[in-house]
Amino acid sequence: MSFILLLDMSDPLATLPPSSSVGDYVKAIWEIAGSEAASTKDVAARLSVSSASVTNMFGRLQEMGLAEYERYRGASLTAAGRREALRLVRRHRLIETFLLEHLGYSWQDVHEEAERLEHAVSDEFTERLADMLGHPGRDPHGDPIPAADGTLAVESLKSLGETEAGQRVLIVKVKDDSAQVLNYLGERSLVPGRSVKVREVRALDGVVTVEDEGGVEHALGESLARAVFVQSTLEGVQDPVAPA
Amino acid sequence: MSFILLLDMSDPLATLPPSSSVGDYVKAIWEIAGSEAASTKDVAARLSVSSASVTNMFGRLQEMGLAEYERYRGASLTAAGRREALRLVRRHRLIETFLLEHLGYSWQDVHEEAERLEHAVSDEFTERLADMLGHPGRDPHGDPIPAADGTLAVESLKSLGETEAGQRVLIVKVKDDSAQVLNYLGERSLVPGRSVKVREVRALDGVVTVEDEGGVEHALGESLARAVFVQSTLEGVQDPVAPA
DNA sequence: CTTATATTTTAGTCTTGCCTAAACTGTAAA
DNA sequence: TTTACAGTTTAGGCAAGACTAAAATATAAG
Ligand SMILES: [Mn+2]
Ligand SMILES: [Mn+2]
Ligand SMILES: [Mn+2]
Ligand SMILES: [Mn+2]
Repeated sequence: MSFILLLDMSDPLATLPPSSSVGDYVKAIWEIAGSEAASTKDVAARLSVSSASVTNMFGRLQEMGLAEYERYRGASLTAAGRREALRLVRRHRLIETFLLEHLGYSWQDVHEEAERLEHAVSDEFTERLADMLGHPGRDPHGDPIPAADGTLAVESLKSLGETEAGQRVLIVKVKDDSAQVLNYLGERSLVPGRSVKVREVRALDGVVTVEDEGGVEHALGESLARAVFVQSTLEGVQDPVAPA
Repeated sequence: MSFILLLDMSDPLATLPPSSSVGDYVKAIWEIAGSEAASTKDVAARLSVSSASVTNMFGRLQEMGLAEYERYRGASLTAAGRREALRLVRRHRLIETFLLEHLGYSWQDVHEEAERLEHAVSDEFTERLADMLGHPGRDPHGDPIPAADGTLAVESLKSLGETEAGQRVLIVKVKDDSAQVLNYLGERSLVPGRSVKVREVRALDGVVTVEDEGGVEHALGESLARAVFVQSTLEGVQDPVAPA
């Protein structure tokens, strides 16, 4: 007696997890446009690939059911695509937190490493890591970490540029990819979890001057002030992580 | 005034790290044959790919300077190939150690996860991890971890099958890829770091009976006995890691 | 010395993911 | 309403890495 076992390995999508390329494209669309349509150009710029490559991938994402794509009109994520994006973002931010808290990385270096690792770890690994980290709510940059079920709280924070002199505020998030910017702010401990007092918000040139917990004053140019997001100290602290 | 910057990105080896495929092939050759030549068939079996794919990769490895390849005669690693293999093995074993000690994985599950992660982590990550782990000498299965400089101590251990009744020995290493085997031994705490007393080595069928630290006896069949490597309890303990 | 068999290689394809160059489209300004 | 141009798509290629089927080779057995 003999058997022939026929497995249909011809459908690469059904079971297999998306490749790292596919994942990065989906994540890029999510980061650029959320639920809206992301343009070919923007995705190309973010991923450092040619526009032609993006057009090609938009078509494939549609095949895979991860995005809807209309020629000349960009691609927007389907529910499945959003789910996949959030899964990667959760991994990415948990990994960043681990790198900073347990391996001694500085917060400007965690992103690059996480960008690769997010595609290599399993769901098992991710949840065990979350456990080990005590289920943090935010990553080192203050970005909220999506829950395991794909939930992500919407948040409306104001930037330092939108505050007024006299207010005491808590730094919640720093939104900037540049290592120089992160390094500058990190060295001065202007990081999530710290609170500062707003001394001056100068309309003329957008410079915001703040006084840190040690009484030291820092003058931040418009772009810097727009990258630092805060909340009133009165509101509850939403699990800030303290980078180096 | 303008400049045109010409980068020769046409040489993919010079700077770029080997792909995970290339890495796995190099590692397979090392694991199968060490410094000798590994056959097409053996590598194909270990990596679950066709022989034709292996022949193709052998040629590429030679192009890359990672292996020497002679038709019909298999491939052997060059110094560069050995270096690359050891680099991956170091990562793999450190990652396994981390998974077991810090994420609560069981020792039969660590291999699969490490097999993917070894290609995604940076040297930076690897050395920081080694630091965090306290520079362990062995992984959860008792395999020695290559040093950062590519050094790996040669070792000559005997298996349980080669011991004699009456000896008290320390389990140093368990050489078996099967999850069932690892699970069986793990549940009985017959793992690296534990010591046992050899009760009987039966020539007839190769069954070895040992008494563990709690006085419980275990009869191990020939294949199991050949998978468990030990050293005399009198010799120095070489940094054993204790799996679950 | 021949032959059978296991192993290996060759030949021909396929998919993924990237590229450049050329053609096309949508839209905002003239 | 035409036009210019930024943005997009198409066309054509390429490299990595896998596969199957067919041909070639080494070697062990007769
Ligand atoms: Mn990524
Ligand atoms: Mn982040
Ligand atoms: Mn691997
Ligand atoms: Mn191991």
